[in-house]
Amino acid sequence: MNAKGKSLENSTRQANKILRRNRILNIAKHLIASEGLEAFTLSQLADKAGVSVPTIHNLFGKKSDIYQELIAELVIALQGVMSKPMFGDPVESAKFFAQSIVSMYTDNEDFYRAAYMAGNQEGIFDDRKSKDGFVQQSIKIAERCCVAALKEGFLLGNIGTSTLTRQLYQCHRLGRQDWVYAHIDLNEYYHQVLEGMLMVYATDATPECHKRLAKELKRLNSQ
Amino acid sequence: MNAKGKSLENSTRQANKILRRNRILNIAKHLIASEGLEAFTLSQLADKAGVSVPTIHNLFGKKSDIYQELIAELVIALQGVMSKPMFGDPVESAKFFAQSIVSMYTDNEDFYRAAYMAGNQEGIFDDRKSKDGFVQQSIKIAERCCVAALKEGFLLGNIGTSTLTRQLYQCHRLGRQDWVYAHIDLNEYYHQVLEGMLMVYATDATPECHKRLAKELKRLNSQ
DNA sequence: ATTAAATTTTACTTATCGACAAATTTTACT
DNA sequence: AGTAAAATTTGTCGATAAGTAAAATTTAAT
Repeated sequence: MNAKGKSLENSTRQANKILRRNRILNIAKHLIASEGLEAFTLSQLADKAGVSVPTIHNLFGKKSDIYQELIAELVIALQGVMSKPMFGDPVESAKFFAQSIVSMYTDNEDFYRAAYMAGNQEGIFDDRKSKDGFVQQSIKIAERCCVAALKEGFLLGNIGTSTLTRQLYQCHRLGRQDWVYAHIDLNEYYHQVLEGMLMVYATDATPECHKRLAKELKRLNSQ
Repeated sequence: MNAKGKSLENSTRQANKILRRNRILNIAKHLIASEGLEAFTLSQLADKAGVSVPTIHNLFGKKSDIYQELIAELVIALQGVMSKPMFGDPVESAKFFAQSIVSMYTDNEDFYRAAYMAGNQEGIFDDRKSKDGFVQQSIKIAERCCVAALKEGFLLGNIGTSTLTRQLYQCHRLGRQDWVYAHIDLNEYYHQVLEGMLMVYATDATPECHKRLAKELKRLNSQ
């Protein structure tokens, strides 16, 4: 065994290690998503993965390290959806935004639900603890939507931008909580978030825009 | 010892038992409110109350029995606030409703927070599990507010009553969750709920009413 | 003060968690 | 096939939870 051999060996092993890690991590996502964070234990994970508990420790470290890993993945995924285009038209904006999020979640529902649970547990969404200013970033986007809508003449400006912004964020957050903690499915989530956003815009919409928002709301509830 | 003696004895003892129970229950409320449900253990409660764990079992039964007791108390308290008068005017209605709730919570914040945590844990607020139809009852009240506002000419009727009703309930629910889980205090809770309610009404308000709602919102945010 | 019942406590059981070190097995390269 | 490193498991530890039975204490009446 020489130095070269050692490095080659390591690369193969590390590649396999990543595969094993991913396999177990997927099982963890499913377990958390279906049973909840409180019921999630390392022994349960080891059992379902067909390995022993120390193997989990070897691959991931502490239990909270698993949570941190889920959160890191979530952050990356969210940065993707944050950089989507934007519409000034409230109806278009609300529909596009709600649809973007839902289609993202649909891709891997287990993962997103598990990651949000982990994020809540670790306090990532607390304004105080959030280093990346996650909440702030979301609100910034909502604010840009409002400003654009105002600029393009869809809103009147009678309701303060900060109020509109805050309410846009709130309705989105409530829907997410309900979905993550299994009160509603993604269809209901879409309905709830879209209705909330349309309502917020409707508080300050021009008569013409308000008519379209009301029509969209009616259509949404008649399905 | 005769039958009469026994009954007299029992009445005194039972009265004391109730006093002890209440003392310990108050400690439990404070513990749950300040540390959260997950951190709440019977041994911690026994320690703070200066008794042993079996005493807790003797007085209350299982851990979940304590939760059930908190929930039962909450139900009674909520029935009180449910039977308050009602205003057709959205501004009055929102302010009165928000104020009523906040002043109720202020009376015994520890208890209400603990009881809501217990209620969430035991699934009382899930529409499916809720036998008393708690959620349904709350929504009914919101609905009556909307109908009254519509009848008295404050609303236009362009947005469906069911939508208005649902959104009124949602903004209230979100604020409550944030308060219970210690993200915000009761002042912020009041602000959040009131702003949410005013916004919902604003989606369908007549021009005159909308102007007053906007004014109220502005005032709320300039404090 | 005595006494009998109610209450509390001591001591224990059962179960589960996360975590770790040492020994064993597996793996991948030569 | 042999070998050395990497990975896994066995075995174990320490902590803490809920809950129970029986002994000891307290209580409130006589």
